[in-house]
Amino acid sequence: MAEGPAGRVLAELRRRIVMNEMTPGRVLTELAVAAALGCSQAAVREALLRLEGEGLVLRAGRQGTTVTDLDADTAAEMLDLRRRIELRGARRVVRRVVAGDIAALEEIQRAMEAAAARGDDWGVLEADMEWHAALFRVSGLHAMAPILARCMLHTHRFRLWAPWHRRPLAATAARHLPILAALRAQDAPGLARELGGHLDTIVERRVFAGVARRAAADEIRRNVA
Amino acid sequence: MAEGPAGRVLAELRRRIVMNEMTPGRVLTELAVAAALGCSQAAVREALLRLEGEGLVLRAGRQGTTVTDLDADTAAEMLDLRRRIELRGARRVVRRVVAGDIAALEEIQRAMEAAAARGDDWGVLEADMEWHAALFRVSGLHAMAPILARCMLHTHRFRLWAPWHRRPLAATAARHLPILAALRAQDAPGLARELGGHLDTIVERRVFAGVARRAAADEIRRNVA
DNA sequence: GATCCCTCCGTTATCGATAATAAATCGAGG
DNA sequence: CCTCGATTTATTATCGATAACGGAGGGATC
Repeated sequence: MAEGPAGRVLAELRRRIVMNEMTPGRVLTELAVAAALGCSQAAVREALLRLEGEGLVLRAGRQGTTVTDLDADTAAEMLDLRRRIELRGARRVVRRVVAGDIAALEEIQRAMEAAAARGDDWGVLEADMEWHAALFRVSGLHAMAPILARCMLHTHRFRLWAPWHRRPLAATAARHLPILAALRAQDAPGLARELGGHLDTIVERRVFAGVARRAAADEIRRNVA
Repeated sequence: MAEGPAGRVLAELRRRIVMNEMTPGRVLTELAVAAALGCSQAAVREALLRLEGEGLVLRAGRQGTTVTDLDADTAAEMLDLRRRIELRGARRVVRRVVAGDIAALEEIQRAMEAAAARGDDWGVLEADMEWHAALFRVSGLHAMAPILARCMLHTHRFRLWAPWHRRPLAATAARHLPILAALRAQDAPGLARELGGHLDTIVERRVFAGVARRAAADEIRRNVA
């Protein structure tokens, strides 16, 4: 690690936003963040530029930088997109996978379990995203990886935003094992089945419905008032 | 316009990369670009950071920034992704479109035709992407717009990379008209049909096959040598 | 009383200089 | 002649200062 100021700021802000410690609409001024995290404006600037590229903040020129909004419709689309990207990637993965790839996945898997063991939610999440990224990398579709990363960030952010949807950490880590098994066997239909099932458990459909219902209720309340 | 140095540099580099004036693997050093375009390193830095967010360059820390590679497989995936995003967006668009949206699209359409009339390839391309972005914006899925933008950039870049695939400019502009007509009529199936057909004409399937064949031939030649 | 303009203030945007780092080069030793 | 290590060099990363910009608020005018 030891990524230098810019990397630290990026990681820290990303964590806070995805973990919903910073709520949508929150305004971030470059100098304030620089003071808070002990670095120069330039480092914060770079971090914010990258966060904008990930869709977590919106930079409005000289009117400041705000944390982006969340809504169930977009989250549902993001998850669908993610499904599609990963499942299509998986078809290529089984044809290209080599032993080293599987070893790398097992390594990340161990890191994920370690994070789960010490109750480090964010650590689990980071490892999970890295795991999926590593799996997808095998497909060779490098230019699509950042899109997948973006979808993952947003689906997780939404998942954590719906607080009644939290799941035990260890269970999350265990869900990768059948996928790895199918990969080792180069079993394409099995991989697709396991991966698809896994993705379905990230955010269940009823959660989208629940959030949509809530949003509608809020809307009505606002119109009455 | 008058976007300041950073915006100018961004637009210029983006144009050169998408138009394939800068080929994959080309190395861009911040100070060299700054000198060439007459601005400071910081402005170039910001532009390169954004270009990385668009997937057009790859920043490798202190080893320089290189223009990303192109391959037919990824381009095909990108186009498929684009299709999917736009078609799903279109279903929402018909339910939400208002007169102002159509007026905005017509405005962009005019700009596109003007660019075509003066033989400004890049102008046509920019207007085309803006048109599709404006159409998609009506869907309200704001967080997905940058992903769509990215897919558009890459599909066009690939299209221009396959030189035998150039099409007359005016024809490109005209292809939006039936889509607009369906939109005005709030005809969902018609919109999907026209939009889908339009997207199919961007890069035809045989082009992907042609590029793949070429790449394979190159590979063989390289192995022989 | 409302409207317009103008100044002030907070914020980003830009710059030039410096520090840090990795690749390339050159030289010495085996 | 090859290999390893020190040195040079090219490049990014970071910083602090300043310029440019947009909005908010106060004051004058109709």
